[in-house]
Amino acid sequence: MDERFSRLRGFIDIYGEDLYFFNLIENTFRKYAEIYGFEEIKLPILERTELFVRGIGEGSDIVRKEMFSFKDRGNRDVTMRPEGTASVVRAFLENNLLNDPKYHKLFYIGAMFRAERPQAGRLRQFHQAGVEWFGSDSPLVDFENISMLWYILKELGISDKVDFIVNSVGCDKCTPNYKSYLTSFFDEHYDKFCEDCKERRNKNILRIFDCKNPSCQNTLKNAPKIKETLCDNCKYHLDTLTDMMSKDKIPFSIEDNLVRGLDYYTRNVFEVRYKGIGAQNAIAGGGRYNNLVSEFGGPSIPAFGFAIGIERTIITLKENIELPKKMSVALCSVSSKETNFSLEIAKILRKEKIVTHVLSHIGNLSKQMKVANKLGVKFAVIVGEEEFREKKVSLKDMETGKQNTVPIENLIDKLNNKGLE
RNA sequence: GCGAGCGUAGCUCAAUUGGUUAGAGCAUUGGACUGUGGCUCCAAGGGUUGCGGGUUCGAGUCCCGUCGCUCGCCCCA
Repeated sequence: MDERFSRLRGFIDIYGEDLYFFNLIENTFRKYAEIYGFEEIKLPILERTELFVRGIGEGSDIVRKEMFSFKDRGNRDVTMRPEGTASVVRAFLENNLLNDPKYHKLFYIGAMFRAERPQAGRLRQFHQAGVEWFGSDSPLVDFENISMLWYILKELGISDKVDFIVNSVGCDKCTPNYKSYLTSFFDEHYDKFCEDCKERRNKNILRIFDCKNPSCQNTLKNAPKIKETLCDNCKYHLDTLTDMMSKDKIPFSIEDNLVRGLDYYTRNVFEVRYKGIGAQNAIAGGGRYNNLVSEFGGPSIPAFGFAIGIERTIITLKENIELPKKMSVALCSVSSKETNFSLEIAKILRKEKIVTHVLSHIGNLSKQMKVANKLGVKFAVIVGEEEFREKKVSLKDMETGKQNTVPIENLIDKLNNKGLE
């Protein structure tokens, strides 16, 4: 192919096994979101740039260097959404959903865009499935969200392959205190920190916990813990959530260092990690954001949300789950005289929702069998002069190689019983 | 934005310190086999060695540039 037409870096085609798992994740997520009482919402991919600048935070890395932003034909500043929450909040306010309790719990599934350098588990266009729950500050809400995610991962078969990590980043009341404690601690040990951390000190001091530098990590061992400075209310939120998770036997660990990169989070935050992906190991994450709705000019309404990274979850599934083999049949005919007969049979099979490949257009029988083998079908149904005359088919199990002739009226039964003597 | 590694057939990889016409397996196509796939055997097609320049009698191999991919940092899902 002419390379001028090749796909853009970080943008991929999804098909085959990947798409199977993609759909599995999407369907499982949708099923549970609905069971838990969430309503689906489809949101625009393109929004005003200002929405994300305000929502995610001017100082965040996403806004500073990762957005696909440009001017549209009307000279408006627009951005391809890098995440879902800001848009959901916007839609919540713009459609006055506050007035209708039915739409206080929303979920979305769709593509997100970030202009980063691609690497394992990181793409420029990726997909997230997420929920947002408006109107309550109760830790029960935090728990409901996390437990829903737990059951989704359980149904997908990977709940025992991942780690749940929980923390609290505090609220308006206690975070400023903590930040000032941390800043004075930092200044006491200023020389022991790396250049990056010195920059973090001024930008967002909490991020120093994300530093991979061993010397910084070592210094931070003695740093004040956020847990020790949480206000009573925040402490109550974290304790209640973790109690509920323990009671429901959802395994988790508390990590003082867990800080989220989006500025809007308050109180409880969490992340789900899978070790097999490489450096980009967070397959889901989220938390409480009690100030974002008012930030957009709405009333002061607390909220909680999380999102699953679909591509990263696909990686996890591929490493742990076998692809199921579905029932399928190849229809082979000996000569063109039996073409109509095999089309009749195809009709019968498809009526029973059996995946049917008609191969009559492909060469001789030997060639058809070869193709049937490549397609990986469970059975070959072979029709020739004799079968046509007697209204029968030859049914061959492609795995065992066993073959019987069966009357047409018994074909479906035979296939469903999957038994050939 | 920064750092490292890698670009040879559709795929996975060979090719002696630079040395004839760049090879093999898998895959594809045809045949052995005109009513039976997988296994075997035979044959065929498939390459501007990512691209451009340089060094050299001679470059897949060395040098420079460029593009692409991968991994990591940053950050996040």
